[in-house]
Amino acid sequence: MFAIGQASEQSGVNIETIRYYEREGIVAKPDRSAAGRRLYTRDKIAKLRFVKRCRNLGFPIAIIQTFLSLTGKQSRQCGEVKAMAEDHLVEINAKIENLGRLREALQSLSKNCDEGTASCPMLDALMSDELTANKL
Amino acid sequence: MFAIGQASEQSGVNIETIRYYEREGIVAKPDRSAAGRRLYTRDKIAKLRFVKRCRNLGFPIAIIQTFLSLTGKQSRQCGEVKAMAEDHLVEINAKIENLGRLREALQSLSKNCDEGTASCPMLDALMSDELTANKL
DNA sequence: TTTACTTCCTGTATTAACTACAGGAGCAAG
DNA sequence: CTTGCTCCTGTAGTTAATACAGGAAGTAAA
Repeated sequence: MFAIGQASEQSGVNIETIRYYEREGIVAKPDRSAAGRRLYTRDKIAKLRFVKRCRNLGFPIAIIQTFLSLTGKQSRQCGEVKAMAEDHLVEINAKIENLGRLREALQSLSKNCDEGTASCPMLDALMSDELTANKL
Repeated sequence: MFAIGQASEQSGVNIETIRYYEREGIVAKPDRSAAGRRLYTRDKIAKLRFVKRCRNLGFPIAIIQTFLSLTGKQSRQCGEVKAMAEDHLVEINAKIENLGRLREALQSLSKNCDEGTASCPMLDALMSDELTANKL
C-alpha cells in the first residue's frame, strides 16, 4: 500500500488533484491507515494514471468515467458497452488525425527552417475547414 | 467579412468564448463595423478553428499561442522556431501513441463483447506505467 | 525522548478557461 | 414601425484543478 505522495509520483496526478477526484467521486475512496492517512493499491494508482492520460488527451471527466465504467460492466450490458465504445472510437480517430496533421505541420516548419524558407503550408492546412471540421 | 455568429459557426468556437479570447489577448482584435460590431475575416476564423482543435486535443492556451507564433516568426529566429517545434513533436507523438492504445482498448472491448467475454486486457495495458509513462 | 523535518490531514480560497445571464442597442422583414 | 433576431458590455457562475493555512502524524537523529 502506498501513501498519497507515492500515488501522486507514480501516477503523475498532483496530490491535491487526487484528493479533489476523491471528493468529487471521480475515483473510489482509498483505504485509510489507523491514523486516517490514505493508502493506495497499485490498481488504484493505475486508475489515476489512466485518468491523467485521458485528461491530457483532452477528454472531459464525464467521458473518462464512462471509459472506466466500460471495463467493469457485466456482459449482460454488452450491447450498451459496445455502442459506447464505438461512439468514442469515432472521436478518437478524429483526434489522431488532427494530431497527425499538427505533427506534419511542425515537421514541415522545422524542415523549412533548414531550407531558409519562412512560410508553412502545413499550418495553413491545419487551419482549413475542409477536413474533419465537423469531428472536432 | 463575417459577424461573430458566423465566425462561431464556422470555427466551432462559442460566441462567448470568442469574446473571452479577445479580452484575454489570445486572438487579435477584429475590425468593427460602424455600429461597433465585430467583423471577422476568413483568416481570423481559421485561427479560431485552429485554437479550437488544439484545445480539443488537450493543449493549454499558452502552448497554442506558441504554435500560432511559430508561423509568424522571421527566418532570423529559425533556430528557436525549430527547437520549439521539435520539443512539441515529442509531446504530440506521445499523445498519438496513447490515443492509439485507447483505440485498441475500445476495439478490443467491443470485440470481446461480440465473443461474450467480459474482461479487457487492453484496458489493463492502458493503465500500466510500463510504456510512455514519463511522456504524459 | 525530545527535537527537527517531512508528509499528511481538513477546509477554504484562488486560478484557468469557459459559459451563462442581464439589460440594452442594432438590423432586417413584413 | 414593430416583431424578432443578433449583437453589445458587464458581471456572475461553472469545471477542473491548484494553492495555501493551521494542525496532526510519521521518521529519524541527538
